Amino acid sequence: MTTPTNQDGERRRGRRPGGTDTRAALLTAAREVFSEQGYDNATVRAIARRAEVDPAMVNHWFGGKESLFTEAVLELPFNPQERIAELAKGDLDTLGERVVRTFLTSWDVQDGGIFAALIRSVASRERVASALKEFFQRSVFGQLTEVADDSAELRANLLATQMIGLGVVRYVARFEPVASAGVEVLVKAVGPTVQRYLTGSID
Amino acid sequence: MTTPTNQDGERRRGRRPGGTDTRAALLTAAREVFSEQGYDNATVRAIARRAEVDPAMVNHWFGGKESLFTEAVLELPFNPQERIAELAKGDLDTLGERVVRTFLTSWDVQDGGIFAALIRSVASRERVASALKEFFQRSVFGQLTEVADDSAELRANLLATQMIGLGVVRYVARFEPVASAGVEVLVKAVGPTVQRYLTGSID
DNA sequence: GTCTATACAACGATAGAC
DNA sequence: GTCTATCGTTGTATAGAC
Repeated sequence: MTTPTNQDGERRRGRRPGGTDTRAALLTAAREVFSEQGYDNATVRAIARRAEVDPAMVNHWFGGKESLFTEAVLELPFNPQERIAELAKGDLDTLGERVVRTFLTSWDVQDGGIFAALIRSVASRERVASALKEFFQRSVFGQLTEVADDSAELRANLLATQMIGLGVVRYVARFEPVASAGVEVLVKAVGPTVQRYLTGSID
Repeated sequence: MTTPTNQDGERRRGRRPGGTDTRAALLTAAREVFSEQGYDNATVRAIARRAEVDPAMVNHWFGGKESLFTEAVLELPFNPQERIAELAKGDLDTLGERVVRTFLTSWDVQDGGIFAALIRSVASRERVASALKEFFQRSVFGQLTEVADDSAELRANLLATQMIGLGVVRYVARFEPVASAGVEVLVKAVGPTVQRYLTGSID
């Protein structure tokens, strides 16, 4: 790596002077751009331009567009991408049960309040709603069906219907007995549905 | 006793003098009491007392508490109870598909806006939200599983997860392809899930 | 006279107190 | 278990509108 410093018009390479917080600047810029443009339309370059840093900084600090979105907008206590990656490692025959188990243990924290807040955002007409929807459709539900050759999008949508519905009933509407049921009871009950949506016959 | 009495202390029987609108008075009173007390806690007697009429008038004008709630609070373009009664008539082996078909054809009107509005009410902290939740848990989802001897409540909740999730994805989040899919495609895909939740093995 | 909106009593179910 | 209170609902007689 060469580190020549020319003072005439070109940006200086290498580490910026102390005192600037690139990471925080990216988070602020990301929240603005995502809420203005939605998830798909927002570009990493536009976010970097708004933060007045190099686009490569997004990868350096957050590992990519998806993770930046997760950290800046969702502010979840877990990383969806990491959990999905874990799921993809296991046996395909037990994927349905594992999806339900991971879903419940992920959202069961804070009495389901985080999921409830998310649903309220999507249900209302907030600016972030479309960004949220795009992110979940593409990067969460879509991720698990990318192996499926045909009707992958339909499978992803069907998965979404069951998981979102489960979350709404347990965390938002709080119907009993599902609201207080143990995780494994719901894994047994809902797992086969998810398994079929992901790998079974749907027509 | 807050019922109106004449000079002798007896209530006048028979048709009231012209100009009184018992039906409208009940509707107004019902909206107030349901939003204050929720669905279960609100009593027909309390609503009638508020409207200053006899409790039997609820049955005469609306056919019962459920129908009064439907007309006063939900203001739907269809009657949930009637649709459910239709479903109960048919073959138990095809109940899953028929539930999905009836659900979709009922809410597909007005581009799903009525369902979306309902979800927004439940998600927000409106006063009517708890009444809505109680009504749907007891009188809609619960109605279809009252034949099941054991775990009827769990089955009703599971049914709710799938149907609410389907509605949220199709009418609120509007994920594609489910948002634009034909009814029969979704009947084939989701019907088996509902059938299992209603009549199959869930543990 | 006919129709019907009304009032009142009573029934079966259910939940809570004791 | 028993008792009590209250619920939603039903049956029926009647008063007033037509």
